[in-house]
Amino acid sequence: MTDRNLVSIRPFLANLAGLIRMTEEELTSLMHLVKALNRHMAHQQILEEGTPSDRIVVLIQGTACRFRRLPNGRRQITAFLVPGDICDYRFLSSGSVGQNVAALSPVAVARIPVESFVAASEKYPVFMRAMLSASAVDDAIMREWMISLGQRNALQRMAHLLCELELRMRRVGLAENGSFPFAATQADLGDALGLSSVHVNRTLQELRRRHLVGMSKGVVTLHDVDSLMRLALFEPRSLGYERAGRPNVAIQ
Amino acid sequence: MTDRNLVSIRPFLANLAGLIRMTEEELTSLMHLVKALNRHMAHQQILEEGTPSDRIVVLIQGTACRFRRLPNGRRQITAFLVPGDICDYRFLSSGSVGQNVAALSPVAVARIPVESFVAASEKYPVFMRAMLSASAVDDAIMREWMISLGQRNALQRMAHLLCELELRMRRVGLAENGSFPFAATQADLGDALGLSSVHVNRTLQELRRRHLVGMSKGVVTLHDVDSLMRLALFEPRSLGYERAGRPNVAIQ
DNA sequence: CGCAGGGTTGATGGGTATCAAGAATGGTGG
DNA sequence: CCACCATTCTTGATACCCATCAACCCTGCG
Repeated sequence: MTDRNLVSIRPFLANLAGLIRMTEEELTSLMHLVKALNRHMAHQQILEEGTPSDRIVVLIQGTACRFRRLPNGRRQITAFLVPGDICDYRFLSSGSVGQNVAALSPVAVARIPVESFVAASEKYPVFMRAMLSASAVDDAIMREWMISLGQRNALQRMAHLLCELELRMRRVGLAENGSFPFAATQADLGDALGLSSVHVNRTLQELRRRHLVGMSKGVVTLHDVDSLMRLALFEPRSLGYERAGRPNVAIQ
Repeated sequence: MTDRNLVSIRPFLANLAGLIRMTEEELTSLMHLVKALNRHMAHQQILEEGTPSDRIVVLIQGTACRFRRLPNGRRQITAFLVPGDICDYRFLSSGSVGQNVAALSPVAVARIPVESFVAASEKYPVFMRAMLSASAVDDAIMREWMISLGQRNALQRMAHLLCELELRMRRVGLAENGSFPFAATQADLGDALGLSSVHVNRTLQELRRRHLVGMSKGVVTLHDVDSLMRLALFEPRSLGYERAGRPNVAIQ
């Protein structure tokens, strides 16, 4: 299952192979686990919390988010998903979906049966190790969001998010010169950063005024990554990518 | 290794067994994996991010927290740990510690060699499944903190935290009638909830004024859990305990 | 007794939310 | 191709939640 309708699962392979080195054979085998490619329109929900599921769902193309709604109607976006990301890791411990996932742009998602992934991991233990590493990175990013929400002001939060996204997009080969596609509205950004959409607007204006960031038509451009990182108190190591690459003694 | 110095690892067993049903034999075997009990004084750091490690560290007694420091000196507490909690799950994917953990009161921690845990999981797959479920619960709690930081005001955050702690303590048999030991200062609570210690103080006063909560000498008492839950927008299911109990098709 | 850490209180200001309205933008059907 | 509509973005005014600063109090403890 490769490149059907001109969609490539390469970001997914790049994501996992970026965490744990894999041989050509392993990469090929991993590729063949992908059983279907689905498309969703923007605003469509891809996964629903609590639903039974026997698949691993991977975002391949477009932008998506995880979110949760409160009884009072407010929404918190708990993660942005970029191509290569696993939508939900609950399959590691349960047969049901752990959180809501929605498309923010038209997206393509790949599906891998959990059963066949587990089976393949018997032959290639590197698969499960890579998956657990990816899950650990996911955790680290989540923790960094908590820190943003708790300790950074609006400008720093926005700057940090953009630095994070640029790094993640670059890892899967989708960012060039600090420029990458990203399809969240200012309201979405607000729900992610714990800000009102009005204040998101003013924050972005300030970043533009300082010649740090440009945003138009779903493409983000970081003009001065260094200054942005300093402003954001961004520490690339905190996303946990490099540590994840180390040999893993835990699960063989 | 049981009850040395009158310390029981029961909370740990209760925690895992509460996620996945285990037989007596399995529980006994799990108990015997614990190789050492250490004590730490309040304010002492138990784990340091990035350090190599080949152990699973479990809090057995007392209160601890995970935290991260920003370059500007601010600190975000990313989790409170109660007896039975695994301090850090990074061992699942890496040979190093994923985050800082510090004692908030005098604590006792148990140590399990990763190697022996993995070996035992070969014989009792339920161990690894329980560990992954525990990790998933940990994630769910983290997500709920993000939602608090992003969408709830000070009063709701505090109320939500207390509901969460009561539930977790009750699960391991350490809460009675809404009352449980908990040893964070108001400054600690502030660093967890993204509030200043001054505002934590005023928030607690308000909760006392409404006859919802009492706090003294390291013991928290929830006088009216229902009202508190309503105020907090607390949804017990969101912590992911019940779902984690389902039979797991993923890792056998 | 004196000290340090933690809790409490008041005053002031700032960072963001909220409300309201208008301006762009983009997609859709005639 | 244009008119229209919904969505998104933008701007201004106002209010409030909470941070910060600065004392002071209380308690436990060496």
